[in-house]
Amino acid sequence: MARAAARQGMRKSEATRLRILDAAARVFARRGYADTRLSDIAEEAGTFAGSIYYHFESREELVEAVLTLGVTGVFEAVRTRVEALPPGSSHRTRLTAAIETHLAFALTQDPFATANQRLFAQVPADIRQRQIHLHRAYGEYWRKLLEGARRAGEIRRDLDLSVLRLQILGAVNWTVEWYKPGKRSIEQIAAQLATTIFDGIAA
Amino acid sequence: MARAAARQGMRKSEATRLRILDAAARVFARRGYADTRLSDIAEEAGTFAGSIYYHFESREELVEAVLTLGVTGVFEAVRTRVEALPPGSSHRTRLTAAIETHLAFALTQDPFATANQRLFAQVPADIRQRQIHLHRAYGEYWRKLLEGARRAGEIRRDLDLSVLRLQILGAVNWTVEWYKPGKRSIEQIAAQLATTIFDGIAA
DNA sequence: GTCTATAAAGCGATAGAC
DNA sequence: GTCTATCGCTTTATAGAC
Repeated sequence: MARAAARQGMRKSEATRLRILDAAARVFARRGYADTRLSDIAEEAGTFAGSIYYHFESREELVEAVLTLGVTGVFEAVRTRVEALPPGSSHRTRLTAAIETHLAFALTQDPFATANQRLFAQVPADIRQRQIHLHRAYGEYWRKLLEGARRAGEIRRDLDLSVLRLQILGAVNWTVEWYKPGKRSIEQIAAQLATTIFDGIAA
Repeated sequence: MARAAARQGMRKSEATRLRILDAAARVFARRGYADTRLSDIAEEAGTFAGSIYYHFESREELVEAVLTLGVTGVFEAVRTRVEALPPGSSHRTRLTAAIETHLAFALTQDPFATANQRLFAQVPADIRQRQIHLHRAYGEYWRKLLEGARRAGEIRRDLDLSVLRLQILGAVNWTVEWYKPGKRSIEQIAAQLATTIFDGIAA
């Protein structure tokens, strides 16, 4: 189910706005930024390009709304999952849970997350600029996860944590460019990512 | 020096064509696909948008030429470097060299490589389709590197090599989105990537 | 071969009917 | 609130002068 789709008992206009947002997230996730027209989004939403302007000021506003919901959704999901772990869980368990949740969200559960992942590197610099604080906040969360693990002695002391964080998120984010449902489960992919990140690939 | 810039003793038209190609690679690498106009490229090349059409049929042809030079250039550089290693070098050495070379090329040495990395996920599906065989060939090369390492007993037998390959290339490719010259050297980043991939991050 | 002018097309955005 | 018609800008692409 799409994240914006809780439409019970709301004004008609609000419901339509969310329908357009959902449609935009799906189309952007599928075709990327440059190859998506307002008419594509309208068609996916069962309306017309001109009608979108009753709900959104511009194409940019629509894109930015999708990006914002994407990054905040993943952030919330990851934090919720990590905080729900039994107290005293190892940092390895915490990091593995974060990787799994981020991956599941980005790959199958949320078109906003997928769209955000694909689009963030594609949109013009001014749009990216207005989104950067949200990405930084999420990055900060990961930095704390990694710092916690290091303080607890669960990861090596000789690593640059910024590079490590970008390395992990790079590998995780790149999956949206190649993952096709069916062949491998998300859990399998997440498990291999987690084990190779912690234990390496050397025999 | 840009890869297409060997202009000694060639026809004027050929030289201009290469000047436009270099300019296109730099602008695409900097601004991405959606945010780059032919007029931007023309300006970078010291000419005019209309003049580009004497050398290229269309914007698409220009983009595709940049993408092709990008991926083939990295492929050649990596293969050359790996093959230049002393015979009997360990597979770890070979993989580390491949990571280093790919990274150096993508981050600083070649705007075509940078552009290819950034643009491949951004261009419309039909363009990507026409490039996919080149990417597959490069992916095949990595697959063989990893298979060789596994056969030699240098990496674990329980890993899905496709996921591993995409994980490594994902982490490496993502660097073009965050790397800024100055703070850390390419060698430092490559070294940390290689050591964490092989040995993991666990203390 | 390169420049200037302009045509042609696509698409975001607006206006007004309903 | 939504639809249809259309405007106007942007950008690719072409034509023709030099």
